[in-house]
Amino acid sequence: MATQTVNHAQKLALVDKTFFDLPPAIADALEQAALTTSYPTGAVLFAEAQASRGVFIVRRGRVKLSICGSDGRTLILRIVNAGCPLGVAAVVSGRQYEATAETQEPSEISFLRHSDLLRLMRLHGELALWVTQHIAQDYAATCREIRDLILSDSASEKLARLLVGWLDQNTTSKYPTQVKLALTHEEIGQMIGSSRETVSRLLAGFKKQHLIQQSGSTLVIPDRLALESLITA
Amino acid sequence: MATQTVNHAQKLALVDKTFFDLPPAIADALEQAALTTSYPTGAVLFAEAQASRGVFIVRRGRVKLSICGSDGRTLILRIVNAGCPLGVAAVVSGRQYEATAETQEPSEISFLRHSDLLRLMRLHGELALWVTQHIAQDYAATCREIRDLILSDSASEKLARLLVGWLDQNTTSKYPTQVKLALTHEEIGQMIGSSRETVSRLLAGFKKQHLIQQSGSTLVIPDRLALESLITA
DNA sequence: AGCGATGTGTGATCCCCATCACCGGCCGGT
DNA sequence: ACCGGCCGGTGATGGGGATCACACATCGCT
Repeated sequence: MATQTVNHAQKLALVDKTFFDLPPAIADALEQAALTTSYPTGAVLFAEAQASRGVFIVRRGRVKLSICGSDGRTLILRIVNAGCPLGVAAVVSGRQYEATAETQEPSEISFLRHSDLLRLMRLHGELALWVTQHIAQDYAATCREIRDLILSDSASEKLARLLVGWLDQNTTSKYPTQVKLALTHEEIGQMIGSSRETVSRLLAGFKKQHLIQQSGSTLVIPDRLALESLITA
Repeated sequence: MATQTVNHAQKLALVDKTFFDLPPAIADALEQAALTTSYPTGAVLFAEAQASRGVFIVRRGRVKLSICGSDGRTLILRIVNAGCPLGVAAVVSGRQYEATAETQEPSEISFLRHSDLLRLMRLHGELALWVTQHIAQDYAATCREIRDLILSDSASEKLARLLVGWLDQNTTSKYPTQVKLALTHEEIGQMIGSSRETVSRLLAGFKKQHLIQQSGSTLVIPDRLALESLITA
């Protein structure tokens, strides 16, 4: 799956962006121990229930985190961007990975072996704290995920929630009412726990009510409040 | 809510049971900083979305961990027994509690303030590791919870899964095919994400199929395999 | 005993959404 | 251009479970 190793100059350029909240000395130590490689779309970094080999850190690209039931149905937990470490909880507790990580687009990913992470954590208390806080963050995100899936058996509510969630990630953009739709209806369905067909139907309904407009792969949400009124309905 | 402080002798008797996997020196330090109190049934230790004040450690009794949606529906994440720390993730990441903790029976609970935990973690690397692993454990448990809720929209499958899960906790007991039913149907419904009525109906159905028998508050599960065959159906 | 609160059993109804089926569009390959 | 895969729309159908509406049991309380 790994196709190409990036050179050292590229590595250094990425340092501050990824480990910006860590002291430089520790960031350097991580760089030394990590192996950064490029992956094509659809590469599986690790799979649910595999024994943990180490942590993966997204340097560039987007990675899909999902869990799947025995019947083959899939739930996408979230899609992470650059800067996010994956598999940390599994490594520090010596368990198996709890989810499957798969690249959504060509990505550069650093890998840090089990033993190297633990060694560095023992060496640098700051790193141990950083790891702990990241796990706590993942825990919180997972709890919120549960809330969103449970508190509404209505699919339209969950879809509306997902859309406004996307808007919230967009505060940096020049067009705060637009979202790039990088997911298929099938994948959207896997994010809100419903079928592809209902996603199609719901989006069609939203368009009919002028809650959203679609041109190509960009969604325009003219009236955010109207969408939000569907939530907690 | 706190009604009574236990005396020092009781404290010492509890030490090894709760912190058995920690070095004695650290366990002692935790004892020094912690405040142990008794709570009646139904006391709320902390509520979802509250700012975190510190961690709670169950010394005796059982505590219900739940999250609730804006419409008032409730999902019980799990019921924890003695020895389990609660609210750790919220404290180390300085966030709000992600769930609500409520005593299910009269319980003794130790409380350790935010600042004291962080201070002790900085002092003892072992403690920091202990905390991290507990959070990772909670994360894994939450992921499994999601799996169980998602992979089956069928309520009977989820109920069957819950029952065999209870059997698994019972390996210590003299009667490995029996479970003490300490929850109401309503609460069971909140554990598997369905209504009280369907739980009643499902249990009635199970009885009719001789998958379970009930005498008073004890459930007998004569044929565990038959129940398991409902899962992944 | 009497009474409220709480937990449980069960019927009737209804609606949301999964599922099946099919079609049309778009794109990439040879 | 032809085809084969993926993606997206949309109708028809059916079922599982939520919800409403009762009746009954149990228990603690004064």
